[in-house]
Amino acid sequence: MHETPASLICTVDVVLLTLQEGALAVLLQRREREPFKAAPALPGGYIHVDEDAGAAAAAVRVLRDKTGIVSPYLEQLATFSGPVRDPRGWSVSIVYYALLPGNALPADALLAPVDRLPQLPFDHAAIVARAVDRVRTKSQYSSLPVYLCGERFTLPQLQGVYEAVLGEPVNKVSFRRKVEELGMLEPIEGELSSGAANRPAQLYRLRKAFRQTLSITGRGLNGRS
Amino acid sequence: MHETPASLICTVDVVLLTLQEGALAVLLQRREREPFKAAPALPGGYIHVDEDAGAAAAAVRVLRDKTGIVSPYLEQLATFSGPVRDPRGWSVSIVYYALLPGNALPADALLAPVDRLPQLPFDHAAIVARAVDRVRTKSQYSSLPVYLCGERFTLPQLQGVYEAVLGEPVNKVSFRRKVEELGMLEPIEGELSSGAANRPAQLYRLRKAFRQTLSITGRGLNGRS
DNA sequence: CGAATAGTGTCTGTTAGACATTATCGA
DNA sequence: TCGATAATGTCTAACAGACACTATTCG
Repeated sequence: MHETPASLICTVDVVLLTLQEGALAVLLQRREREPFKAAPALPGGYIHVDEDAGAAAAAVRVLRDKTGIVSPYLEQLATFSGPVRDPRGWSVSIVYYALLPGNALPADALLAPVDRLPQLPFDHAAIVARAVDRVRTKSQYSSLPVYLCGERFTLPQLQGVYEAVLGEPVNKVSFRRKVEELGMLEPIEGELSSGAANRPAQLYRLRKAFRQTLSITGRGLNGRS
Repeated sequence: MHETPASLICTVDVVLLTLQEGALAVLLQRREREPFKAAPALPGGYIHVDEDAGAAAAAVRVLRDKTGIVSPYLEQLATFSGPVRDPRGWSVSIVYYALLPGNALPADALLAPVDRLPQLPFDHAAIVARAVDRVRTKSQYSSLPVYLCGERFTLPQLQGVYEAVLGEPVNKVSFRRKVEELGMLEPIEGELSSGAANRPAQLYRLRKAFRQTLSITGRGLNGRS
């Protein structure tokens, strides 16, 4: 019937999540142009058909050019679309999400805790909510949260990250059993004393084979629904 | 920097999966126009910015107009994009997947078993693979496969559907425990004798509250990876 | 030594799967 | 009665969570 490719707006947006003071936070950026110029929003931009090899590549480029960040973990979240989400008209936004340790961000980065977001333009609030939901769900049965840690970390630190993401305490013994069985971490010889008045914790790092992958556990870390 | 909305092709494709002779099969359709005219492919089409309320609505419309089918379950799978997947140029395809019982399809529907697909145009083979993977994964811990059954079905039938989707046998006792605990089915008073020379099985149907939702189990049906 | 946190051993309740038993149909 | 499949009871092994105990640091 129709053949009109029709004019619609197609963009890529990135939800970059990190931990700030023990809570998930999202990277925002003041918009450089209309609509909603100067308002804080998710970093995003048009696909460049002359240089992007795909939407994922466009997301990498947008994040790099707008914030200077290159994230080791980037995954497609979903595509949001419709006639009303953008005042310019019918629009499509292919959304990716990324995870980074808090200290990997520039000091002047604009971060907002995900449960106390400012007013966001477009449907960006809904997009952030979906990203958070995805990360929480996926963290229940995978090693996803390691991307929120730095290169080297202790098991108590990692457990804290899981607890921050899941929003509930995690059983220490079960947690360590799972980590052991996933086999994705290797101990480093140096330890972490940090001067604390207690027994120092063993430092670990991701095994090379798990740098770009996730490790999946059959039953989940905690028996949540 | 750039401001070019750039010309790209934006379409919606639908992976409709069903069971045929105890195996997952995908609905294909001969393409009505170039490129790949007359080749079997996933049903798809352009978004109509003047009538579609979103990509999901476009998927519903495409499926209805091209095949007459209205599926009770339709979910976004992912968005595929890039410069080479469509000979017409840089393209974006927002892909949805649907599930239907085999007998709900018109008799002349073109079905192909997912593990013996014909040559498909574009990246449709990869898209089907992703859809199958999603359905299998999601079936491990949810009630998704009920959408592959008709209105009324017995527990042995439903178990058979799970086994067909997962590709492995399912423990009968555990299966029935899970179904019970999910609480999404209700027995119908009539039974199914079907004239077989054995004890008839109880017929069940989905409870109203679960018509549009999935029921999620914490640990999965079988302790797969 | 005492406080504090890391790391481990062990017990217990829950859950999944195997197996056996009973139930109910047609022939 | 027999064959076949539905439905259920029960035992066991695996696993998660709770708790307690040991280890190691600083002050």
